[in-house]
Amino acid sequence: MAEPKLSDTASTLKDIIGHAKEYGFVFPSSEIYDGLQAVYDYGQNGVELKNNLKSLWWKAMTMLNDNVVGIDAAIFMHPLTWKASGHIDSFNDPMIDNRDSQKRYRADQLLEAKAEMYAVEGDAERGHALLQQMGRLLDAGALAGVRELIISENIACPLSGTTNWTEVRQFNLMFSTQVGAVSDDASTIYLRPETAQGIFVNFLNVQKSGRMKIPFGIAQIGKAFRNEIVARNFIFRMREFEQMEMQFFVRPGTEMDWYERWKETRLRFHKAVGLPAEKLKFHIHDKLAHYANAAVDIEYEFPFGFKEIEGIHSRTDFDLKNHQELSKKKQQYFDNDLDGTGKPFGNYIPYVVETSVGADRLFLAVLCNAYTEETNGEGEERKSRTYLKFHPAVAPVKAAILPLVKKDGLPEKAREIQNLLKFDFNVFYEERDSIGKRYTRQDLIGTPFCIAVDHQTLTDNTVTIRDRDTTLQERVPISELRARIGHAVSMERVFEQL
RNA sequence: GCGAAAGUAGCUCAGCUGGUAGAGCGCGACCUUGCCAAGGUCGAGGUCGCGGGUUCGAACCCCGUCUUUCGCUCCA
Repeated sequence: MAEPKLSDTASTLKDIIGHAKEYGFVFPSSEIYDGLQAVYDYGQNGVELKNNLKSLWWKAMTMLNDNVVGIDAAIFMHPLTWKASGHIDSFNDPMIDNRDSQKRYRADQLLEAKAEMYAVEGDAERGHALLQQMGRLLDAGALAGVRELIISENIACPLSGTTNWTEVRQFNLMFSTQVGAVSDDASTIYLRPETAQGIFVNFLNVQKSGRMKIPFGIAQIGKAFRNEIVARNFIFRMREFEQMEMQFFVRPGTEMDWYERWKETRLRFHKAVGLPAEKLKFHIHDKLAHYANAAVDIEYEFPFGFKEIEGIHSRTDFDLKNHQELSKKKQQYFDNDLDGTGKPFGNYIPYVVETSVGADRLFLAVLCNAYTEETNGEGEERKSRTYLKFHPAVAPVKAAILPLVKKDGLPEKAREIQNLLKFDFNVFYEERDSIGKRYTRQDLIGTPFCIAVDHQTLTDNTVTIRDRDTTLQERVPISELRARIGHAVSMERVFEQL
């Protein structure tokens, strides 16, 4: 085998992007206006695939676990939410790049280091003045002035030793907008940078109204927004994206057991929707986020390498505790279960184990995995074939109903079959062009079954059903079609390994 | 954000170091056909990413800009 070649992997992703656009899975946003960086739209087939994935996740959480329920919180949240979560403090920094070392620094930290240096050299007065000047510039939002200050102070990059700096830019992770007609500071609100906080602020609402007993989980699917500096790899990192996440509330001290359990359960989910075991792996975080005491990613091997599709975090009581402090509302749970001494565990702020899937990343993983190019035959007979090898349960279209010819009553018979199946499955009817061409078109969008209606159908009510992956056909009675397709796409079959 | 490359029909691409656009496939209608991208006829579709500049004349040269891809960087 030849070397795995950057150009090959690059072209694979390019092929997939091209295929996704040509066959109605993913379009660049606002394409007629040249697109919008790191924003994409889902097309007619993409939305079906994504909905199927979301539906499977939702059911795997809420239907298969009687202690997990769902919510759908608003995208807008009270500004203090982001104070409590740490987003406002951690992600509002002026950044500057050194062009020679290509290293990025926080502009304020460079100046603070310089001020510190003056202090150490005994000129504390000068350092103090520098910090004051910086503070005035930052408060005024005068980023160009900050840059001038860095240059006039002759601050060099520790790596390259040069002062070849870029502009200072404010690094704002969160998108902000105004509530109400008057725009002032008080009316600024943010588009949520993660969906988790919508669950945390509703923790007690759900617990009380649903009479939930710990341990229990709250699941949510929804959009989140991050103002990414750099977007890469198609829909892998977008400014507007969708998360599927579940926060599982547990008694403190039991969190690691649940963490291990969800870790394994979540890995099985990804296998169940068709991702192969050898392309999935755990990546354990050495460096933990401010809110976590354990964290692992489930990574999928994309054409551009192993990358995260889901994170499982033990978030401790970080979020609920901060919300309690800031809101002055107790976020406690009274645990009536008895401990070893026969007394109830009593009041506590629960610990949280989070499972958080990037819906768009799962979509991309499933699409990359399904994309198959095959070459069959030799010499003159040599033919290439491209198809999407989706698990039938996630395929956008479950079956295509194709009359062999558009005469002799075959279209009418085929329409009857369509009417028989359309209430249970997303089916597609087509009579244009040759049957071979229609088969190929279905292969390209990953339809698992093609039902051909031929002259024999009119005499004995049987059809041929063609398998996408093998292209083999089998003759079956029309009366068996629903059970056949139903079995292939059923959630039970997907989750029999969960 | 830095660096590099690319952008011409729905797709893949040609286009002579400047003379106002082409192919294949695809798409639509009709005819012929009928089991794995079939043949024929006719047809639709492009201010060559966008904006300036140079020139008698720009898809082509120059500047800027947008978007995409790749390598770094970033990713609580």
